[in-house]
Amino acid sequence: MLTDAFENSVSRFSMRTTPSVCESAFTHPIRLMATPMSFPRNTEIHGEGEPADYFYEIVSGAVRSFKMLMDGRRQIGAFYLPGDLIGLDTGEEYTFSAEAVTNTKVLVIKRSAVISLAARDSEFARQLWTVTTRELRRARLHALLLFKSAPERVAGFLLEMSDRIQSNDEVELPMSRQDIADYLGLTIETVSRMLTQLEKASAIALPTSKRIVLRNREVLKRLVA
Amino acid sequence: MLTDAFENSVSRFSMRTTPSVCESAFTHPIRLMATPMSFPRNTEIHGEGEPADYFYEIVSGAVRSFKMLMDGRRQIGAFYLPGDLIGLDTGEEYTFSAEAVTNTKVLVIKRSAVISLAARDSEFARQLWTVTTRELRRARLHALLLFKSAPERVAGFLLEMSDRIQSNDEVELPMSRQDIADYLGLTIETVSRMLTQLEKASAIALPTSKRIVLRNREVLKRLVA
DNA sequence: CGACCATTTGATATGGATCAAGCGATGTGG
DNA sequence: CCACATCGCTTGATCCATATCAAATGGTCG
Repeated sequence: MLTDAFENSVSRFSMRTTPSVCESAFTHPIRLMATPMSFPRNTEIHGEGEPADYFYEIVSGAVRSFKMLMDGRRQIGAFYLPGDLIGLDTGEEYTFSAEAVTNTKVLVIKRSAVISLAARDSEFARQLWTVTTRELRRARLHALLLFKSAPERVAGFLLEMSDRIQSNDEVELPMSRQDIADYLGLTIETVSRMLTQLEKASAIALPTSKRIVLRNREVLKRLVA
Repeated sequence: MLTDAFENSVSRFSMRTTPSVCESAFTHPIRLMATPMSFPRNTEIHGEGEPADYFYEIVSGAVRSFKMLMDGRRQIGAFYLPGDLIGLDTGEEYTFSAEAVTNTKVLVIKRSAVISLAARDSEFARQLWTVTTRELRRARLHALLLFKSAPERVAGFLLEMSDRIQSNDEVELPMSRQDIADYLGLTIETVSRMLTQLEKASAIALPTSKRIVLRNREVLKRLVA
């Protein structure tokens, strides 16, 4: 059940994003087979190693998928935003855990239903393949970021998020510094330092810690090389 | 044209790998639409930014896909071995360049032919999606490696290669130390040091610089956590 | 045998981690 | 409405893993 606060925060967030970003992954009637569901901030959507019976399409909010290592390190493999589909990188079992970063609404869709629809409907199959290759390109981009220096990683992250959240040069990040750090393979201290460094170089402004204004995309792009 | 030396090296390599690894990505008659082609060591298969008109299925040899940064750094995004399909992470244009690591034979397949076959043949479409999700899982695994320390990356790399080349605990690496370094985001010196360190810990043996014997997989697995 | 290139080994430098405060929002109880 | 506790973020000081620079070794091909 949703609290009022949740509803408010979700609708506020949704209104900030442009319609195009919120579009479904599919135009096909897969939504008829989908169950809407809500996950409060920081709750688990699925665990690593569980049978991968469902896809989740993000309607609003944000999700992190991650692995915990024995020594306590956490590696975030991806963030999912409205329109994205969770569970594509999956065989029999989920290879990552997934948690809501903010209060999040999803459509839960049976994997088996998707697969059997794809078998019957070639246009749907094509769409499924297209979103999978897009996910693959994103994963490759993420890997490339991890080759780079700390300032480059942070600049690349900001550009990625501003592309995906799409709101003219002002981005409201849904995730904490710790989330960013675990996605970029850095510490929160380093992420913070790089942000202030970018601010001093007037590449960005930080009206609040989660709201980021991209003042000079060229500087950021030059950094990511 | 193939030199004798090339033929020899290819067949030697092929005999070392088990049949299962050399199987085609597809069981379907896509091969009928494919053109066999050979690329000598270190030649370009396709360049970044070129129109992505073809898939390439590796028959024998090995391929690296990579990006060059302005400052001369090279980032290897993936290695492709027999049975793998190149070009899945691609929209209109190739997002990476691809070069033969060793003399390599491929099947060249028109993208348009694959896409139209997938539209007509749902079993083929399913196979195409399956190889794409496998590629996605590999890309995620690669990203995870890049979070880790140098010894962990090298250990993880050796385990990945021994999985993919499959030959009981003795692996003939097709790629140079520089290739490994550019895949792991390390320098050749560090890769070399980590290998000698693993050798001293009797986790591996190095009969020659490219041939690696996995003496103790447990030590390696413990490292990658 | 000798030249060349890849790899290993050694010495030093540095970017980011770690350790340690300080600061600023947000919320809570008095 | 304000003191104050809490939590997330920023800033500062030091340390360490890996890069960088430099040289030695080894393997391959003429």
